[in-house]
Amino acid sequence: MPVSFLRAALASAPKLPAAALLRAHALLLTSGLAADAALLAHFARHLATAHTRLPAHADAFRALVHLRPRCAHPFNALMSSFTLAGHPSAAFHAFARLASGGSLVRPDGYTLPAALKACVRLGGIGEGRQAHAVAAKAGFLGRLPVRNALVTLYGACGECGDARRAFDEMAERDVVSWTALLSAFVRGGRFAEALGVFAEMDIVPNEATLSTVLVACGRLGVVRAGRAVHGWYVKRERELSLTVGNAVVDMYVKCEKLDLARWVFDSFQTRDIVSWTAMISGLVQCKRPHEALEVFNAMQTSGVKPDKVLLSTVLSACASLGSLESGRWVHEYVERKGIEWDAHVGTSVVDMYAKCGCLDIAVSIFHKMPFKNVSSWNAMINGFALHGHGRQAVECFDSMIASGFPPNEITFITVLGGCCHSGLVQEGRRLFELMKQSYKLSPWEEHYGCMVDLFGRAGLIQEACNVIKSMPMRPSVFTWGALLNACQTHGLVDLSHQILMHVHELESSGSGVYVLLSNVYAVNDRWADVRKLRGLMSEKEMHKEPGSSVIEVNGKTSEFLAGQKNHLNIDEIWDVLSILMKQIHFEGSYALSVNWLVLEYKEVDLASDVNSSALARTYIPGKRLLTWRGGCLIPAQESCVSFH
DNA sequence: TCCGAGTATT
Repeated sequence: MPVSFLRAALASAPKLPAAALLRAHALLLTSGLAADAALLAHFARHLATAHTRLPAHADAFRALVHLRPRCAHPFNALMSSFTLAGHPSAAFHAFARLASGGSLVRPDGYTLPAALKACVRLGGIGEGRQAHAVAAKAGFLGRLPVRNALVTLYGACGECGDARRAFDEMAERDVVSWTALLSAFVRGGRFAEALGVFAEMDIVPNEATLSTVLVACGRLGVVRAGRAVHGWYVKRERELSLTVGNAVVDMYVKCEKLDLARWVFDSFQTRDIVSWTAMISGLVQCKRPHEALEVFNAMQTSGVKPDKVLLSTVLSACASLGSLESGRWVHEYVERKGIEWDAHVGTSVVDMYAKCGCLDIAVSIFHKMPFKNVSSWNAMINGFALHGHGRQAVECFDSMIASGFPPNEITFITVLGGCCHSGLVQEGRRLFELMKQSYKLSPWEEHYGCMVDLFGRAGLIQEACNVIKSMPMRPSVFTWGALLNACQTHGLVDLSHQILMHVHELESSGSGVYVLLSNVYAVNDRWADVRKLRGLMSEKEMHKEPGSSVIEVNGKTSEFLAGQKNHLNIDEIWDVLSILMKQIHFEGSYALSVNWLVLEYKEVDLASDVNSSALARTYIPGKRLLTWRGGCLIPAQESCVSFH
């Protein structure tokens, strides 16, 4: 291999085969070229990316030591390349060897930022503190990039206090320092303090700073502040850069100002995958999944290719629509394009199938998922709960614990919801105690609401009241509503009056509790009181939001308001609904309403299909077979059931 | 191209 060729290959080839790397090593040893630090740095980059196994990483370090570099430059390149290639532990290992004299050269000003970045990727605060100590001892704390990397390190490890301290100790600060501190507070969820940092800034923010502060505005829901940032930037730059523009769209989305988000989104000259994801997820979050799918279709026309993040978002749109057809299409797309099945994508697929009524498919995909996280388990438990399989929800929870996944607050909301819908009072009680005692989780309002609902449905009114009394926070209308629901079931007029006294104190309580109370009166034949209450509601200008259901017929979804009867397939829909209601009655289930329904017609040979599940299939004259699934898609505190 | 900060997901 001629020397000139070696130089060119190391500098420009994206990846060298192992044999070429060996020959390059030999040539570097014998030719005297090893004195060229920049060339060795290129060689180090190839060494770092050539192997994915850890022992080989140590070999890479040794190979470089063997060439006796005269400065730290090649080692710095090795470390950065390791981190970039996803091997931060190899990078830290190389740093540790270098810092303890494993080579003839000492770390230089570039070494510490590379080491600290590796620690950030590792998420290792211990390693980070070691690197900090080395930086202090070796006298690198005077360098701005080292100080900035320290602020980033502590922020990334969730140590906001240390990040602030590292920032305060700086003799000089630039825009990177400020952005790193801002980002530390944002990552730590301390959004108000992040805005405080932004207000404190005494230099001009740049795109990175603005993108970060916009996240804080969005998470706080302070649209005035977000708008001010947006306005300031537009005034200054005339036009939004794509990155800041995307952050602006997301800020408006998080503030639930979808019109503004849409307006900014529509004004973009070009849109990347982040723009589309921000817009589509905004529509999903604001309960407009129909439009979310429309925007997704527009994206496909525009030629931007969906990635796994976007597909997860689209799957959640399909899930909240109950649109099995679209969900299945996205699932097939993921398979067809070989999209990586990370925990996010897998969870979204499982959640979609569960919410579209295909619990069996959800279960089988869940078992096949290569990567699971807490959310994956939560989605599966929620699937069982949603379908009224409380016992299986609890079993799934137990397997989760057995698999070594610590449950979080959401886990307990879903599993307690499962207990609620299946009347598993003892289990619910046990899990609620487990959550507090073993997992040291403080129950949210939702958990107390679940317990009130659980006891209330079972007729344990006193226990339900005790839960409310024990709550450290003020019960919301939902919790009172759960108790009112129990009053309705058990005809407790006096208690419902007392409840209403509490609810009156709550501002903007909505119409739900009034409707519940009027139902309590109705059950007790107190029609005068029903009228009085309705009068009170109209006096307060309250309107009951009409209940709506989603029905999918051969892939096309339609939304129905309560009582609406104009649909092409209305007769078949009513047939299926009446079967469902009979089934609900038969099973003595807690559920009282059907919120979604999927109908599929298939041309079949009736003779060969007579043995299929009779309940889930209805024969329609004209040799068409109607298959259906139905259930409720309402929050866990409400009743839920589903059938196949 | 040996160093430090930023936007979208369940």
